[in-house]
Amino acid sequence: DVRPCEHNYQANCNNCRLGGICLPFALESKEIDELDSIVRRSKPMQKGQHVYNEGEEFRSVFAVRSGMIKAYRTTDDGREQVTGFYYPGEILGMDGIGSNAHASSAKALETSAVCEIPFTSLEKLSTSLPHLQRHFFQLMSREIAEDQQLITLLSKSSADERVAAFLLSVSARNARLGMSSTRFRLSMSRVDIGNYLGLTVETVSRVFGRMQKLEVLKVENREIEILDAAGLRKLAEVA
Amino acid sequence: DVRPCEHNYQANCNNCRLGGICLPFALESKEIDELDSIVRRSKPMQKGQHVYNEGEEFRSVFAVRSGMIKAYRTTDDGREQVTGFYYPGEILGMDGIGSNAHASSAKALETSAVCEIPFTSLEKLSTSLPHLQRHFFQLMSREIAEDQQLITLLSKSSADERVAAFLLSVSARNARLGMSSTRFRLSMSRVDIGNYLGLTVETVSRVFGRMQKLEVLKVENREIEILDAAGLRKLAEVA
DNA sequence: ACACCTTATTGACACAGGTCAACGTTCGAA
DNA sequence: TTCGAACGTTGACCTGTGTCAATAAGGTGT
Repeated sequence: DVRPCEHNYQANCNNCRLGGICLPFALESKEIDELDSIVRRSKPMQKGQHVYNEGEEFRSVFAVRSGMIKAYRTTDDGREQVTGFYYPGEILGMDGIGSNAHASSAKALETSAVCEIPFTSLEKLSTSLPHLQRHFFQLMSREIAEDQQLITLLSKSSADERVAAFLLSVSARNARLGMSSTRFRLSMSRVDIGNYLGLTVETVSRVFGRMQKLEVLKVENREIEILDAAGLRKLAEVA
Repeated sequence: DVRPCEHNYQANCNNCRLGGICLPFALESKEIDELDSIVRRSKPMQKGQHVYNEGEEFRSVFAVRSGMIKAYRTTDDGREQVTGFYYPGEILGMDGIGSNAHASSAKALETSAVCEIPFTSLEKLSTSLPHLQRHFFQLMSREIAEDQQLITLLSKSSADERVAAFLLSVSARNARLGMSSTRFRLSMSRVDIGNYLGLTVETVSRVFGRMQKLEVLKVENREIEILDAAGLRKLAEVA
């Protein structure tokens, strides 16, 4: 079982530090309690541990409480495609609803904690809480819109544009969590970044090098400092 | 107003030829009537006409009744990215729910007819019809899963693989509509195909040429005949 | 502190697909 | 039926990334 244990970070949705980010909608306190009653808080997951595996029966969606989760699918010929990185407050697993089986795998890139939200309970609760229903429609819609943005990136952009756009996305998400938007640590490897962006490790590495030479970035291992946000934004849009 | 007119193809959801494809779920006849009461059937749309435009306020999702709709977004620098082709029975516009504005534009590639489904009505109805709610969650989930498949295709596959996968997808959808899976007419241009697959027109044209030489395909303009489905499947998976 | 293994960087080279250009074909309007 | 514009094909060439290979730098467990 995965109910809260003695070292209890957040006992419930009401006092969760992520409240506004994870479920930023107009739920009344009492409604949040109802939601809370179906959410299962897992114990911390170790780096490398799986939240779910491709093909497994779909039962729940998951909210990241802390850490970072990578979602990926394996192609027929064994290659891996990273489909997303999930930050605290973000929801994953929604691609499994349609086929009752997870369409991707998800694993922790660092020590992480997730909340499990059993989907049948969520569905049931949604019929009585229109706000909740609306919120989930919106969450799924946003996932679609984001995927389409990635499609555009993969289809139309150069290596530099892709990496720049990726860094800006990371920066924005860091800011949303109340952390620095200009200095942060990437918890994913260069391989993962390249895989996500449809590039090889070598190319990612070279792009980082170039951007450092342009004094747009300072890269030290996985520590990134954005020196020139405007320049980075320009790189993301032009060539 | 867009209520059914005298040349009335399908007066309601119950007798719609697409029934099982458009809304293939366990709705009781009475439930379908309720759904039917919120659906607005538009008159036929001419080739080139827009269903909705990027940035417009989101009010409805749309089901394709006949014809073919292309969805696309325009990047900041004016380029176009085709994000999908919608066949009869498929639902489009779900990417607008999250931001209350359409995230893409949609236009008819040929004379088409669509059903407009006002979203607030749909939401409301969903709270009282759990089947309907579930069905829409599933539809959106499938859209996510399909987008992720496209992401993989764009990120990992060669030109030949992309075109082969595209043709197989078209073939499958044709079959689902009770039409031939081996002989069909593409209603999208080479430009659109290339754009969708992240390739140039020239490359698409060359790939068609190659596949014809391999006697996997017979291409005559937009008429396609798949001569060797197994071969095509092999091309979609390997290099 | 060591050894080992994974991750990252850098260089040389190759090639798939983009670009540019010319030409052919189809289709719709008048 | 003819005309023009949009669409499609083909060829020659170029370039951004991938590939392969060698090396360096971290991280982890003992």
